[in-house]
Amino acid sequence: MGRAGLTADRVTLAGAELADEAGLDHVTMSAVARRLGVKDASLYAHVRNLEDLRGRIALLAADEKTLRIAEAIAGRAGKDALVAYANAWRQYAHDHPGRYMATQIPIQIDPELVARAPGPRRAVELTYGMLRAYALAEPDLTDAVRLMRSTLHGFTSLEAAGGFAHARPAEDSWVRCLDALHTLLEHWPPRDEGDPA
Amino acid sequence: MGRAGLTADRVTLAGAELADEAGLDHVTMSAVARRLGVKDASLYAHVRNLEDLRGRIALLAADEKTLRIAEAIAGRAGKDALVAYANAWRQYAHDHPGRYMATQIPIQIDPELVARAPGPRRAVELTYGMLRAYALAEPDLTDAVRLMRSTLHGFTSLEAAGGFAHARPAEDSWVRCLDALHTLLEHWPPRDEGDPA
DNA sequence: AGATACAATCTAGGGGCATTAGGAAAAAGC
DNA sequence: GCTTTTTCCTAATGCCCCTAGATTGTATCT
Repeated sequence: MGRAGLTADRVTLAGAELADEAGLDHVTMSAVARRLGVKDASLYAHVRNLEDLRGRIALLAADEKTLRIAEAIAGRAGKDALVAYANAWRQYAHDHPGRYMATQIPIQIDPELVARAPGPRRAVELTYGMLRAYALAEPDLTDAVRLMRSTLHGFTSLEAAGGFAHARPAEDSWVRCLDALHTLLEHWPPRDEGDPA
Repeated sequence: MGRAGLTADRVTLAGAELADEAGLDHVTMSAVARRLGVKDASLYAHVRNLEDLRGRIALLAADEKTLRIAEAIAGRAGKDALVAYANAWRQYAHDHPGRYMATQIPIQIDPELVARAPGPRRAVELTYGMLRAYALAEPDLTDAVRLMRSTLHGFTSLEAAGGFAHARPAEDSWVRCLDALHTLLEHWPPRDEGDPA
């Protein structure tokens, strides 16, 4: 019997592919081992356990998504950048539904692994950078970043879960929501409390 | 041995409680049976299988969340209603993290069961009703509803997953995001394509 | 009340998955 | 070539999902 040449990365990739094809909860040690032509126990030399594997898939997805966004917004600014950013986000969720869902699980990932992965950190930096065109000062900038990420994540997440009935194409609503976000960022409300009715 | 007096609803409730206490993926047939002082096999007289149980938990959560929102916005209008709606949403997610997460799973619920549950349908109606104060015409109204739901779901979801680093309190960002949504709804961008730069 | 029908729960068992421990075999180092 | 390390395997344990068939409690009918 030859050797399979497994590594943590190859196991993670197999798990990610399985997640996209069959759904995240079909990502089991057994299924991943089968896909790699290996016995389940063999995986434990490369991955601590199932939870660890799912965490690695989540980090892989974060890295990939960040990379796509970075490429998409390179050389763009303003609304162009906003739309490119958002479309790259949504497209990644469509192309890799299982990996994307992996990023949603309440995180309990090996901190050392997280430190090594550039994805999550860079994602936030990219968002800040992209929004800098709108000239928001802290803490408004942070709030805008969070609103932005919330809306994009919420939309793609609801869309994936079938949350939008088929009355109006989700695509159309998406475009309009981006218009709305752009408008909002250009007219971010002032922080004062007592605005006279 | 006396009888346990199980019903589908009691099984669902036990599952929901377990989801909130221990996390959705600790909701297993065995665990629910243990909590009810019953053997696992006994549950199958009331619930088709584990997937069915999770679907029922999701519907229960949808109903409960909708009810809370309905109570919160009763008698309110405009920004008052918006804030009450959003806070009720977020509060439900905080109070019942497991149930809330159950509503996120890609739905594969018994259609007959869904038809019987008022929650999901009513939730959409409530949102439309609340936004009617902003005088949006279709299809903008639908897009606004979707943006609204996306943002609220995305925020609570990211918050629950620990997506917001602790730099700025999530609570503060939440309040500002609601301000922003209100502003946006009052100044919803027109549908025209060619807006001159 | 006694017999009967119905439903709820249990016992028993098959099959899958996660995980650990220890052995064999391939690759790498000396 | 021999030793060491790494990779992968076999074996075994325990939990979990789910089905089938027996059993027992409750309601109904006469």
